[in-house]
Amino acid sequence: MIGPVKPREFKDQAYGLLARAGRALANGHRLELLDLVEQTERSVDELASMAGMSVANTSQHLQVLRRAGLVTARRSGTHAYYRLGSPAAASLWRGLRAFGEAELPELERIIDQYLTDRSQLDAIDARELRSRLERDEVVLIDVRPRVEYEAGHIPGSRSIPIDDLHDYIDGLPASIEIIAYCRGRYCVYSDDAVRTLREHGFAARRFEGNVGDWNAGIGTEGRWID
Amino acid sequence: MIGPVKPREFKDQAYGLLARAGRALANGHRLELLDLVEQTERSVDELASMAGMSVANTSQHLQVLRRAGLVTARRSGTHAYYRLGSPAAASLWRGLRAFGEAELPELERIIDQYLTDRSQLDAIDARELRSRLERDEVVLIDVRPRVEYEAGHIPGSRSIPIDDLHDYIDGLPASIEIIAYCRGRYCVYSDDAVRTLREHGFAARRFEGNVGDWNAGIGTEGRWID
DNA sequence: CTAATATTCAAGAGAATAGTGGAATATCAA
DNA sequence: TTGATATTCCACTATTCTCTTGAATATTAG
Repeated sequence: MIGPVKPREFKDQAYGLLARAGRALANGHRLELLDLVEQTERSVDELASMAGMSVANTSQHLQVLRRAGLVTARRSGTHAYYRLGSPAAASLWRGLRAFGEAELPELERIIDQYLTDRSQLDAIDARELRSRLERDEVVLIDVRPRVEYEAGHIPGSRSIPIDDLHDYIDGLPASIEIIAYCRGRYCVYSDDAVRTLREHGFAARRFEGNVGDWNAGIGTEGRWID
Repeated sequence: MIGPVKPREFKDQAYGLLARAGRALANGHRLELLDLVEQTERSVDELASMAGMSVANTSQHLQVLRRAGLVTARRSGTHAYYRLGSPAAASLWRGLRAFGEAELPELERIIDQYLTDRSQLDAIDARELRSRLERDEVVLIDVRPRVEYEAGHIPGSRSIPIDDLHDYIDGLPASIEIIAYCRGRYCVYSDDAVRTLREHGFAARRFEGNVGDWNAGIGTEGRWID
């Protein structure tokens, strides 16, 4: 009925291995690092300064993530560049985030407290955005830094980094709605963009998802990003 | 540009909260408990004996899972019944499992080592099963204990608990293929069923997914959800 | 070669976690 | 009430994790 290994032993090994992956998700700093490398690959000191921690500590956490298979590293010269390891890793991270937003009311409270007036900048959901994009009823702008756009973006979007928004603002259409997106829910770039655009008389809304969410949603229909 | 809370503070809080959920996934026993309550709700001592650990320890781990929002508890008389907490929790757990199977070669090795001759009992994938079920080309049997079937099963499946297989075997059709499924990849009920059925001259195969995978995978393709 | 930069490694203090055994609590039955 | 059962709480030890500091390694520039 059963193989050469005792059932209990087998289960302990199998679940223990999965738990090693779980343990990698058990630290806030590591989750922040995951979020940062989800957008584009980054060097250790870049990540360290973005996450506000020491380089040594950052390196250690990155290696925990690497051993767990969640990120991969590439060396180039004196730099080591880390990025998300695989589609499965991206999916797992999105799953954890989705779980938090669905099941942890405290998280919602913290986000709302931080983004005080976000509710005014009403968001467009993925489905509506998709259908209106297809009919060219909206302009979608990606307000993240240029490098992140180049590492992957929502098809049909145009790169307008938040810092350069003023340079581009005259070229935007006043007649149709402008949708801004950035790194996701915890990122405020698109909030700032919408606020600025509205001050200049544009009709603007946010899309709360990011590239990964968009692809994950589109994957079930068999289409992929360019 | 930013609310009343400092960005770093906000991020530490938000990621820290998510990490609390991650920490709940950082222990093999807890993952095994998650797997057990995924099928149907169970009492503490049931879970303790199934997972081979003390009642006190089981209770403690269950409470970690409960505080993390991954399981919910219901009290009835002297018993406390635990089950998976929400669709988001189920999705997260499936995501972790999928990640492990995709990215941890060691896990694959352990599973293969345990289930020595599983490869002979070639599995049917979800897509094929779905289409052949629609055309009534197969009979799908659920070989888990009856209570788990009653708590939820794949539509169109018939409950034949592995222990009662011999009583039912004469009533099964010899002309079309029989597909057996159970709790998922780590469960051997369906292996045993297929082996027994083949010994009796039936054409039989396993389906490696479980109810949750099936429900989550509706509309998508492949073995597991994405 | 040496100097400078980027990253990793190693060791140690302090905090958190896991598991055990026993006590405490709650419900039910007699 | 008393006793039986199921679960949770508590205290304790062993283990693991986190973060800091400082040294070690590797690559590039001069």
